[in-house]
Amino acid sequence: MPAAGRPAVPELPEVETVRQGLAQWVIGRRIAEVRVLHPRAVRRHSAGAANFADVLVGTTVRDVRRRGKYLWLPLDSGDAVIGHLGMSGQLLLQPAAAPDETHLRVRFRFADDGPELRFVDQRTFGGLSVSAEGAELPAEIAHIARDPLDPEFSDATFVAALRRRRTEIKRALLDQTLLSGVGNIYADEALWRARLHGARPADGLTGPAALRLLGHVRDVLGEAIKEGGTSFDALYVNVNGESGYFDRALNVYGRVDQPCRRCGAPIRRETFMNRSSFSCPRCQPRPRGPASARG
DNA sequence: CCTCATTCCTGCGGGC
DNA sequence: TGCCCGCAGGAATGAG
Repeated sequence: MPAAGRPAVPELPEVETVRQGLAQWVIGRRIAEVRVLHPRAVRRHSAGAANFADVLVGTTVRDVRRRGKYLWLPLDSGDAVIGHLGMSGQLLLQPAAAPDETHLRVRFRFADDGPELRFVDQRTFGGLSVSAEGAELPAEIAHIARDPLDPEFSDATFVAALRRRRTEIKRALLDQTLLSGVGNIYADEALWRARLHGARPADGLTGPAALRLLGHVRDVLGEAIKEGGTSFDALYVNVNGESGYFDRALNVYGRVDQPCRRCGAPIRRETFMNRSSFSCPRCQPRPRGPASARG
């Protein structure tokens, strides 16, 4: 279960589930009207909210793609809509008659009788923008690495890059330029499986240890996507982010003071990078000595 | 280039 | 009862 019953933060598995749902419902549809209800939702679109709407009206959605936690929708105009859900974003398909959500930020109406697309985001960490000539891979997200489930992801390149990093392994796992799709929750879960404390120096990992860690990251992401796919028929389930944000089978995240499922030791919570990290004090001992002693 | 702290935002819950 | 504060956290940004 998500920690303390809070809504789940979308990580790669959730974004992939949204991508699949969107693909079913928006490909081939022509955009007839775009309303930006909160300018912050399109703050990354430097030409402004009015331009955002103008360049989209009349275009037809050709595809729905994903890189890490970013989505983009190539259009027949050659542009693409880029989206990130941030902490609390949802992309919903709703009948036009459905009442506006409290945190509705952008509405797309189509030139047909089908449901409208709504971007809803309470905390507005997420957002939408339009990329010119961005059908293949928009320049705005070209710095995002492939995720470990991408067929073109290179294990050897990742392992080499990870072991060159002069930082802690959890920080490296969260770096979307090294590999994408891992957030705080799945980083903790993968580290627990690998029996590694997140504060271990990345350049202290052996090649095989780094490869094992990558394998656990891949397993965690893959299992979550598979689980999301099980409740995946209905429009609402996928795209509405209600049931679509499947319960995660979490071993450490949010489980402070509860027994480790491997050894029974109470899970600890530590503050790291201004956020919480959860780990098992017995399975994942802290590295000895200060990081500054490395060298 | 590399690393890392800061910043954005809102709702919730605990403490007093 | 109500106010205040901490917390949740992805990723752009700029400092060093």
